[in-house]
Amino acid sequence: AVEKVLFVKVMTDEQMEILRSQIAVYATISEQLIEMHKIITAYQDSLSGMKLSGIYVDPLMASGGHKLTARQRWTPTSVQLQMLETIFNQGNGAPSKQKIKHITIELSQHGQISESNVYNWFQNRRARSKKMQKMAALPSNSESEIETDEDSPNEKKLRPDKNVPVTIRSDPIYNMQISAEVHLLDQTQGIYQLNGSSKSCGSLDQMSYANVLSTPRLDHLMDKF
Amino acid sequence: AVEKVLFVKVMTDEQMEILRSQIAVYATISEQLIEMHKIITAYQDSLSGMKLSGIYVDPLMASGGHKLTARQRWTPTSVQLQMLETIFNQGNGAPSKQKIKHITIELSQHGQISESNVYNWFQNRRARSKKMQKMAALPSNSESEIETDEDSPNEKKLRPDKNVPVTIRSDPIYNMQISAEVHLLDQTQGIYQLNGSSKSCGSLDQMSYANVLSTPRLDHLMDKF
DNA sequence: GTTGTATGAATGAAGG
DNA sequence: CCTTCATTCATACAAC
Repeated sequence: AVEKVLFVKVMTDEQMEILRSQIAVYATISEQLIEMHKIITAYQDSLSGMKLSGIYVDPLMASGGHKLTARQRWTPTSVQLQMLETIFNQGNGAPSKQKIKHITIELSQHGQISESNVYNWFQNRRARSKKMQKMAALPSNSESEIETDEDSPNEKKLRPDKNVPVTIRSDPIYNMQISAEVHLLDQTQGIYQLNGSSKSCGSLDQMSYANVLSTPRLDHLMDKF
Repeated sequence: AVEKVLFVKVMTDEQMEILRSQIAVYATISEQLIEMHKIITAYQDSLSGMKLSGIYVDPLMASGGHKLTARQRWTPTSVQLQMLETIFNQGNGAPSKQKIKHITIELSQHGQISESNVYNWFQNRRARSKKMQKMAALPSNSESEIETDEDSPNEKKLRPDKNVPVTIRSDPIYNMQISAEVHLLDQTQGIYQLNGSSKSCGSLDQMSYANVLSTPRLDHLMDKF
């Protein structure tokens, strides 16, 4: 056993603890991702009328989540939405006609879309942005007679009035620049630098969600690296 | 140096390599989760008029806590509903902004409410009214107006995704219950830094991100290490 | 706790 | 731009 020591790396308990924590976080996040993916795809599958019954359909429909039941309204795919948001956040106001055309072409790589869709989207997005800003400015708070979920005496659980105490999420910032970049840990660095150093490996587009998520057990993904 | 060995854990190079790979996988997946979350929230999260009072949201959400509520939905109290119906039946169509403001103030005497709630209510009420009328007009005609998405030559028709070759769809299934509980990750502070180096992300990033993660049991995942 | 349904809210599109 | 409407999405709640 003594010889073996020569060929191994060592960690202090503290380092080990840090590592464990980090891994736990990753595990949690990853599980959550998988959950989300399941929920979303299940939902979208149902919308497209797919029977879930034992159909091992191409699991690669992940990236372009969307449905469209053959009715009218256009619905941006997640990729499209992301791109639109990115462009919007680039600051340039109303895109020119030329710009719109270009955007449309770009986005059509990721799903059905037309110029008017793009046009409308920007139009609506601008309006939304403005409204949000206004809302953020003045906290149009009406009544403030909420009772903390502190158990008030004699409070019956069956409220005749549907007056329920509520909490809202504080999500002031609506959206932000979205980066499609995926960072990977540099395989050559030590685990001690786990926390800070990551290296961009460029786009991992090929690795769609489906590819990543189709495995409940993350171990199965190991061979990708 | 010899003594030190007693206080550290050891790993073989192979184990180390496996660990590194696993972590790389987690990192990648986690990045994608964040990506996904951003897209989703950007998509659905918007100007919800839910500026309900009691923004009492503990950013830290003490230990046992979780339950940072997800989307909240206003529910009119019976009194409010009655008043709204009364106003609606008064005939005057879409209330002006001024009118809405006034109504809101009035109704806030009987419970939580915001202007957008009122606005939406009238909007939906009008739609419902119209639909009801239409329904009353032609009694339940066992209409064979089956909307089998017979492909109209009209290219306004939208397709799911050009990249998805064949997706056979039958009749769309309506309504699919999705419950995505929102919890807080409780131990991530200081450890989670995935976004730390991402230059293109807004400041609130991590916060909203944390809101979406839940902390399931990681034990079984931890066991691998 | 599952499923169904009513309805509040989000948003693409149209009209002005 | 702004407002309105149609459609879709999601949630509260009831019925089982």
